[in-house]
Order: sequence, then C-alpha cells, then structure tokens
Amino acid sequence: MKRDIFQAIADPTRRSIIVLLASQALTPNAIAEQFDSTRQAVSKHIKILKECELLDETKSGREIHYQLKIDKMQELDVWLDQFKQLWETRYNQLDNVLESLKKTKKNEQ
Amino acid sequence: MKRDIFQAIADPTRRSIIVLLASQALTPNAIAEQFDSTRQAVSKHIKILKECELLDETKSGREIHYQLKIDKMQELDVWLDQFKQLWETRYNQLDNVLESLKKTKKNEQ
DNA sequence: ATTATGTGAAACCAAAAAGTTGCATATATT
DNA sequence: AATATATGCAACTTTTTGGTTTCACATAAT
Repeated sequence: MKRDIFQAIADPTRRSIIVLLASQALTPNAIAEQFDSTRQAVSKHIKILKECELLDETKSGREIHYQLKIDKMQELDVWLDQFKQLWETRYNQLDNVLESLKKTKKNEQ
Repeated sequence: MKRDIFQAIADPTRRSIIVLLASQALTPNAIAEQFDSTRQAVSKHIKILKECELLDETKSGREIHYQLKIDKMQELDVWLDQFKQLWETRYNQLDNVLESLKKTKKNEQ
C-alpha cells in the first residue's frame, strides 16, 4: 500500500497523466477524455498520484482541478544524481582520451 | 512483457541492485548475498534488468559479472527534462518576485 | 570420473495492480 | 422539487508481479 514516486511513474497511463497535468490543471473527466480507459480507471490513477503527493487539487463547485506538483518530480532527479556523477566522469574520461589523441596527432605532424 | 526503465526502477530491490552495479561488476551470487531474498529471486530481477538493457555482462568461466550500463540511466533524465524546464521557470519566477520585493524596499527607503 | 559450484529457466503460489461495474454523494440546472 | 452532472468508493475480476521450489546445464575442483 505504501506507494512512492517510482511506482507512480511505472505505469504508462500515469506517466501520460503526469505530463498532461504538468502544464495545466484539469478535472478527472477532462483527463479521462484523453484516454481510452474509463473514467473510473483514470480516477484510480489519480488516487494513486494523490497518495504519492504528486497532485495539487483545487475545488470549485462540484469540479475538482488537479495539477502536478512539479517540485515532487525533483525527488526523482535527486535519485538520478548519483548516476549523473558517474556518467559525467565517464564523459570526462572520454574527453581526456580525445584530448590525448589530438595531442598525439599534433606531435605526429 | 515489454519492459522499460520505468518498470525496472519501480521495485526497491531492483533499485538497490542498480545502485550496487553502478560502481562495480558483480556476479549474481555476490548480488544475492546483499539481500535477504533467495538467489533465484535476485536472478529474476537481473533478468528484468537485462531485458531493459540496463546491464553489461562479462563471462569468465562459469561466473558472470554484471555491471550497470550507466548511459541507459540517461533515458530517465531525458524524460525528467520536460519537468526540469518547468520547475526552473518556477524558481526564476520566484527570483523575480524576490527581486521586485527588494526594489520596492529600496524605493521605500 | 565424480562431485561441487555458478547460473538460468520452468512451474507454481500468493499478493498486488489495473480495470470494470454499480452505487453513493454533492453540487448544478431545469 | 426533480433531474443531470461531477466525483469518489467499494466489490469483483483479470492480469501482472515477486517469490519459492525444483530442475537442468555448464564449468571447476577433487
């Protein structure tokens, strides 16, 4: 039952909803219209996204507008950081190799 | 059956394996030792990670050493980029607000 | 040659997830 | 007041997932 952002983005429909709500606030009905699945299926996805604290909600009358809490997406970025360091050093090493090659070539001239 | 990197990182054990293999190449047995679950359970996780093309493998005798394809993790980063832009503009807007406040304060002096 | 070790795969099971149907509630509209 | 609309929730079904057990196949050690 304990859900986190990694679970939230595991489902492709939820990823689409996330992207959709990143730039605009939409009602469940408006969201559901974008997909083939039923309103209730989408409603469940919304519930999950809410559990992960990924959504802001604004009520107005009987309508509810949901929008993505963009900040929450940074959690993913934080996790990714540990790899970023590694792939950057890799590219730096590649750079070094290229540099060496250049110099070697220069010396050959 | 079609798995992607989002599914790969959905499971906490797999995330641990990913982190583990980011900095070193390990055999399935060595990986399994790090967890409470059986070797076979870990083996299944490795299989999934392989399906997602997240692992490099090196055979030597009857041992296989797996290591993370760090580059593959960049796919996640690419997906995150679309949000990064949004949260950065948010912070810029916040910056602007702070700037305005400063100026207002200055004018009041 | 026999035994031990490292690995993968198939069969099975339990739990979780995703989806559907039907219902309940609240707010509009007429 | 009666009806329509927007939403959420609970019950149920099907599919997927994570795990275990068992087996098979290599390669290494004795």
